[in-house]
Amino acid sequence: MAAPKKRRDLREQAQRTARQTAGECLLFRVRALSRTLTSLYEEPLRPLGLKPTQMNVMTAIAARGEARLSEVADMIALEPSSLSRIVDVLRRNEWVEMLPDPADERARLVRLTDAGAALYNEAIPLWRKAQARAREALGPDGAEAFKTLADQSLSRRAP
Amino acid sequence: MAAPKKRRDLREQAQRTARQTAGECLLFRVRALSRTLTSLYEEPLRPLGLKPTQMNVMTAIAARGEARLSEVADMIALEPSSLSRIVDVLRRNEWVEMLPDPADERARLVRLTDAGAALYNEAIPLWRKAQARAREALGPDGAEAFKTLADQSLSRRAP
DNA sequence: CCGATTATATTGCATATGCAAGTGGGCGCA
DNA sequence: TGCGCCCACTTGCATATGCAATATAATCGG
Repeated sequence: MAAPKKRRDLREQAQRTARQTAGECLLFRVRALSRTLTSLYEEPLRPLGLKPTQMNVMTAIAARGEARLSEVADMIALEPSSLSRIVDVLRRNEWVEMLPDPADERARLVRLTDAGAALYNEAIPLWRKAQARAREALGPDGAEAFKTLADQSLSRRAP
Repeated sequence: MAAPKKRRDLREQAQRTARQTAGECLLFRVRALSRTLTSLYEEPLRPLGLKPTQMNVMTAIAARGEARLSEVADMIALEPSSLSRIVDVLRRNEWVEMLPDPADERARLVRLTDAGAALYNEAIPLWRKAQARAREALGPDGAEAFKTLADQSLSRRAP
């Protein structure tokens, strides 16, 4: 084949496979959904200055009362390095505080401050609004189906 | 109630609602799933120096052959500002190029370069591996269910 | 008890993402 | 025609995210 023809084939093949890929890719779908749902949750929380990601981290911390960073990272399937930065922001806002772990000097325990707990309680009703909108966006059946499959997939991960 | 008691109540309530929220939040689930699936796709693509997000953008561009940035942004539910930076990276790598849109001087058309098309074709078999692993991670039924609900939710978005 | 290995967290670097603001080109209507 | 408004992008700023490398502490074998 001559070079000009090869070049055209390359592009034509890319176009064909791209159309197929676009119609199937699971990653594209989960990322796109993540973006659209994120904005649903961001909006009601904005007045509090609290981002959904931060709220997710606070949820994990609050659920335990007090926890190691590594525990929190495991709970929410987040790399420790990412968690580290998010907790930085939460600390700057004085919504969480860190204590030494008496059992291990490498580790640090995090917990909500009083201000953090108060903020969290304020955030809950706003979260409920967002959650309701997300349920609508997925359709009631879709939301339940999604929750089930996500929980299965996330719990199967790790060992 | 005395102040000390109020403080304890605050934290107790936060803990109770946090446990409930952790068990229900759809956003947490979609973001966690997005993170775990992203790493599944990142690994096989790494040797090419291509990130999954970039591949998603190239897929949208390649599927059209040539498209306005705003069209691409709509196709993949991405803010124009975000797309702008991703396309910057693709241009630095000379995987895509921009042309003026003869119909509108504000707009710009993007398309794959020859190198970009070649890379894209190389990426496809690696993407298939990743897609297969993602399907496994979600379970075969889960993967289909997810695809269906994501497509519905994403198409219902916009008007 | 020491040295090698492992575990916990942080930091440097690069990309991903969105909002707000800015730039400049179309477009309708008086 | 020209002014005001809308549209397509880009940029500044801040957060989100992960990998690789680092510092420090625990732990396990010998």
